[in-house]
Amino acid sequence: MNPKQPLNPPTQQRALPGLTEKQIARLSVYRRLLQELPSASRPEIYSHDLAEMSRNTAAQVRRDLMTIGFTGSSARGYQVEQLIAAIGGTLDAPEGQTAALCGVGNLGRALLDYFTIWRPQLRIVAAFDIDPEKSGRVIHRCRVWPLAEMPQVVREQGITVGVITVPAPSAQRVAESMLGAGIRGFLNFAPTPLHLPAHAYVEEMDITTSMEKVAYFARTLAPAPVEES
Amino acid sequence: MNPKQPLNPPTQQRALPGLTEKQIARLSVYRRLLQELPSASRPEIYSHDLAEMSRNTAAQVRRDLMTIGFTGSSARGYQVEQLIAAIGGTLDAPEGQTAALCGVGNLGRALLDYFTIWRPQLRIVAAFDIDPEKSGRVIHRCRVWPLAEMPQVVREQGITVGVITVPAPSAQRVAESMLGAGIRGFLNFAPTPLHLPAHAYVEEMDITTSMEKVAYFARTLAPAPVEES
DNA sequence: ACATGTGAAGTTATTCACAGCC
DNA sequence: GGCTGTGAATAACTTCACATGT
Repeated sequence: MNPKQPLNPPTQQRALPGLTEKQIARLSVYRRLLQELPSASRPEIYSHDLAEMSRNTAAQVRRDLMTIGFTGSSARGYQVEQLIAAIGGTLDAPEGQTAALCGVGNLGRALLDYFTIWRPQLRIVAAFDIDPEKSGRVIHRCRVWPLAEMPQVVREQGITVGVITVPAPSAQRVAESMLGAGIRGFLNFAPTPLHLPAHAYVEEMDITTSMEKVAYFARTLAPAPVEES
Repeated sequence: MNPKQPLNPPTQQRALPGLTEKQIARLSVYRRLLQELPSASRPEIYSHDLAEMSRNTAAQVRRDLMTIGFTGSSARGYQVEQLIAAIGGTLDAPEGQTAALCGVGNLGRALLDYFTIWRPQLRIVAAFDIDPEKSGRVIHRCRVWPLAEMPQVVREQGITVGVITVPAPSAQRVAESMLGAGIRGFLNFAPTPLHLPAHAYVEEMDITTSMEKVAYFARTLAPAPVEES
């Protein structure tokens, strides 16, 4: 629902025809899987292999690669190294991109840890918390600042991505403040939808809802086929 | 990709026509928003209000409620209390449902905390970790067991939902073991897709991919309209 | 007047299936 | 023979728009 528009708006100078959320998500997964391939393995890969690894169909993989203009060779598949680079060409900002995290509670700390070892193209470079006890400290290599200083730090460092791990009642306020400081994309872990203008992008990471989905389908899905030999 | 089938398979005796993943997700959000409504507010709500709160359209909300057979009254909207109950009738297991978490690292602990105060219909009742240091302890009200005892505990307690927060290389193995013990639905935080048979449901919570999506759209989305007065 | 319920239309996403190539 | 690239077909999802109800 967020990008209600075709999501290929007048995208400044960027060439690629606006990819959709799902395409970007799949490309991200493809890249990660390719990077984890044992270096001893074949330098090419088939669409159906990548499909199986990513729980997709081969046709879907081929179409995704088509949309980023990457082309393989008949009967030999796709060059892994080149494909990784091509996906990077789409996903990564050439200049690099930095993120800020607001809310250094349990979840915030866990995420800082999660992202410590991270590709240089996209790093969390600052964390913020309203609790003065927490600021000044360095958690998982990331310095924690008082929330009040967030706007300056974000502006000075040109941070464009925000991770929200504050309690639900503060989420909207914090997000608006981050937006005002120049942040354009939000990863929201607070269990409440953010209301931001259309020129901001919000990805809801709604753990509660995901848990309820899993519970529902755990009950509802067809049971295992009875195995009679 | 997961439910490739229409997702309304021969669902045992359950009556509701198999709802889709998206519908379930939205219903979960609706319920949460309704529950958070100040008790002083009007006892009815309009589709367009719920739509605005959940970042949806009014038509979408009405259609979702239609699919669970809930009906409002013209010109007055939907009864909030009844609607909460109706969504519960779809989402909640009447008998209740329990979950197990594997991998008591930073993220696992944060999630245990997140779910501590939780509706009785769906609780994490046991955590498991391979590190013997961690077992026996109680973290956020939840007892931690050695991973080796997971199958017995899961079977004895009839746990059907699994949360996976182990490192990526162990995720597949742990998931298979949980499946063998009777778990049917998985919430996977490990950054690698799980390969499980069709009678299991897997929800991937791919934080890395979400972060890359946000970064991409933060760059790509149309900029704020220039404000000239 | 204004809201719901819903068939029909529209849009987006996925899969099919096959021509062309190694 | 087996794989890629892709138009065409299909399926899934969302929105429109209006009859109906209060």
